[in-house]
Amino acid sequence: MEMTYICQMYERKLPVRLECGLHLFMEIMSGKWKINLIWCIHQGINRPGELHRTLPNASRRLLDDQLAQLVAHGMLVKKVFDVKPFKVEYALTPLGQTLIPVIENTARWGESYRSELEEKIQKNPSFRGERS
Amino acid sequence: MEMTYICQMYERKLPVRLECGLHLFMEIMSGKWKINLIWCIHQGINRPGELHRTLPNASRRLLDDQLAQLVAHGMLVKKVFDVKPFKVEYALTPLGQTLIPVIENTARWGESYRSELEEKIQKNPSFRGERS
DNA sequence: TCAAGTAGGGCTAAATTTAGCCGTATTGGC
DNA sequence: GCCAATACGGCTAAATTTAGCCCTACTTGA
Repeated sequence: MEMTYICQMYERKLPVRLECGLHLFMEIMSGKWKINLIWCIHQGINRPGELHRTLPNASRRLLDDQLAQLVAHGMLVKKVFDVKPFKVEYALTPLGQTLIPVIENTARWGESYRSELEEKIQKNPSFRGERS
Repeated sequence: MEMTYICQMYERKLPVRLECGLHLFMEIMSGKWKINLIWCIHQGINRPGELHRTLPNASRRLLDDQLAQLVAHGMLVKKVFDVKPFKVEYALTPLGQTLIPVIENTARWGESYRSELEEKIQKNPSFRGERS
């Protein structure tokens, strides 16, 4: 008799590294759309459909995945309303709220140096095997 | 006659996203060992061999790549000393220096909530297809 | 001459993340 | 009945990052 899985999950094969606090932050926030999701929800755009319309370049599939990861990591809660047609809303948890000032601070750094950073990033799209 | 390349580079096929300052930060800092590299260099461990001994789990190959990316992105400078046997040192640029307080602030956040975060991350290793 | 330390590159495969298709079920309006 | 909107899941392939092999060239010391 074979194993069956509730959902097809990808089993991690390499260890996660959490030595320092910055690693913890990056583990939570890395994911193509997570920043945007947190920010949208912080601003009150908090339903899956709305989020998808606000971030039209993201596939609905991936948004769902990343929302679920943020929920699993305790940054968001998912509220399911038992109305017909049923609806869903996300909100920041207290822990998720604590991210906001950190994000703001970091974003401020990026904005302060945007011109230099953009130039260098564009000129040097990270690539495998890059050398100086 | 065919094109030849100086080094085998990976040509990016999907666009880079830099809307907000946090994206800029993450573009610079994402890479398995970059945080550690910046931090080590900040603390004076700044030669390739030293760095490799300090981070023995990283392959020398990848460390070299990520150092070169940090140089290309203007966070580090690479000084090559013309002595025999020749030696190399990395140092933070003025721009790279500005990262330090941001890293400290973010790391502080991670440390403040380490216990909750670790627990949730361990219990929920991010995986493809995750759902709530 | 051989081993070890300096620094670095070529190459391939594995691991991981993202893209994108198509299908489920419910409700409401035309 | 059919189409749209709500919210989700299965599946596969593409894109990207990381791992890990082996090789070059130089110098010092045994």
